Amino acid sequence: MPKAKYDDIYKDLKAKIENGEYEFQELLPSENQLILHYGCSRNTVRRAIRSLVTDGYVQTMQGKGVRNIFEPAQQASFTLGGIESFKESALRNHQVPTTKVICFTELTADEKIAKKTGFLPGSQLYYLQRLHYLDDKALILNHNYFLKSVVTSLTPEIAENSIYEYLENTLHISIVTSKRIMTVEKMTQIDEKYLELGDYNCLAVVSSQTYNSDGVMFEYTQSRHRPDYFRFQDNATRRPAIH
Amino acid sequence: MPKAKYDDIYKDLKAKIENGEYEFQELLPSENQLILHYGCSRNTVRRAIRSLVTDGYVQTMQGKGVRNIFEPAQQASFTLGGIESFKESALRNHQVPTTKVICFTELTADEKIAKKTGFLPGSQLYYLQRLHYLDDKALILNHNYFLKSVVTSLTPEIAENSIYEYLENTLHISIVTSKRIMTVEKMTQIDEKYLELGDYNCLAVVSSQTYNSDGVMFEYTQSRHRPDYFRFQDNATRRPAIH
DNA sequence: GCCGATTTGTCCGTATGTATC
DNA sequence: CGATACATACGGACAAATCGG
Repeated sequence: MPKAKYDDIYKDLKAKIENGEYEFQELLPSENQLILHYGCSRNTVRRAIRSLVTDGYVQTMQGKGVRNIFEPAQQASFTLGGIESFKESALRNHQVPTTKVICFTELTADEKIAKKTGFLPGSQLYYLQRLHYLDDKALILNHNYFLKSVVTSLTPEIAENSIYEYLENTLHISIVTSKRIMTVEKMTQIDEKYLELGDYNCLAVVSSQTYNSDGVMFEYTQSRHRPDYFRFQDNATRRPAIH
Repeated sequence: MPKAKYDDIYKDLKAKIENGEYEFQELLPSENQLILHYGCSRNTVRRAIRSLVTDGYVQTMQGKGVRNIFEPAQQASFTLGGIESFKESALRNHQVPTTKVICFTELTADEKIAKKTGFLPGSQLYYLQRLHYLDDKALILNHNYFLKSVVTSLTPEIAENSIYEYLENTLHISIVTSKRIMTVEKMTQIDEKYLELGDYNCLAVVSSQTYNSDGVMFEYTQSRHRPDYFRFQDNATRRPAIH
């Protein structure tokens, strides 16, 4: 869909950085040079660079230039900067993902569920428990709640594959925003049963609420991760000031 | 410091949202209205809105408008979207922060430390262990490594207050980029000694590398958090596509 | 279904400010 | 000091999505 020019430039620069065309700590070509190279306006170049900054690939310095701070080693595992499905993450890391559906039901949100998930009481929901494997190791236990009025006719078969593919390609739901909260929680009996936790008595929990383009929250998911395989990466830039 | 116009507009809109001047799910004034209201160009308004989007405050929808998706309850605790010091986080949540310095030494990075921190072997470093309290509860155990060639003349007194204040106000080091990795690790004897972990046998660990405006990594910090008080929030927007 | 008004998204060109060297 | 670099700000143009008549 997006044949945006700034996105092409972003992807091109990103690939060049990943392929090592710029040394670590080396300056990228200046904005003016990039303008000539890509034949576009300054705004468009700057927009591409901005995306690289939020990816943690480069650092801009007024008066100096744009420095490459990408280190291949650090990018190896799950990078949760954007919204990415389990399958997408796995494929990016060249691992074989499989999914097993443990539980597939429909339910109506009561007070307790409503408070936990953020759905209104009385909402008609799908509730799924899914186990995600990477190279045959059970790593993640997912509790998914989907709003039936948006995510129509979900089936266990779809759930075994990628639900996100179904949402985007079949239902044409565009996922816009997602709020995520990471915590550490004690293990439950269900966790213990399905995940090999070894000596750990707790796990990494990522709770997320996902909104579609109508501003409707249609998904609440709690992902419970085996701690020894969990890694959440994030690049921050300091905002003007808080004071 | 930034007396940028877009930042003023950003702060003004942010405050209005936090104060409830717009209902949850309500549309903000259109870009044209905001242009008239603030007396600026469209780009400037759009830039302010962009910041609100990355904060997870609003959601933009082409052809419709900009929707407020801010919910007060969710913003209560640590929001680790930007680079924020412990003191800043605490004050924002109206809590009383105190810091105790457990260990303050200087050392030279050997192979092991170099690999762990990302500093070059042979680097002269300050190494600190600090315990952070919130309302008299010990919540975070920090292991800080600072590059002596950048962070000159650090003292235990400074370390008891805010090191970031010292860096920015006294040394005039501008902090630009920070890479963070969140994991869950088993507790160590030191953790057990200083943090009340109760039944938990592991904790939330945030490792971060911080760069100054010269592109020099001058800080490596490992923050070990008591799990029951740890919460890491993050707002994601789906990028064009990966396919 | 079409059309026009509104709203956000993309892109361009230019000017000025500020930091670095 | 001048040249170069990124940062901010303005203005205008057209595209794409939405909504109402």
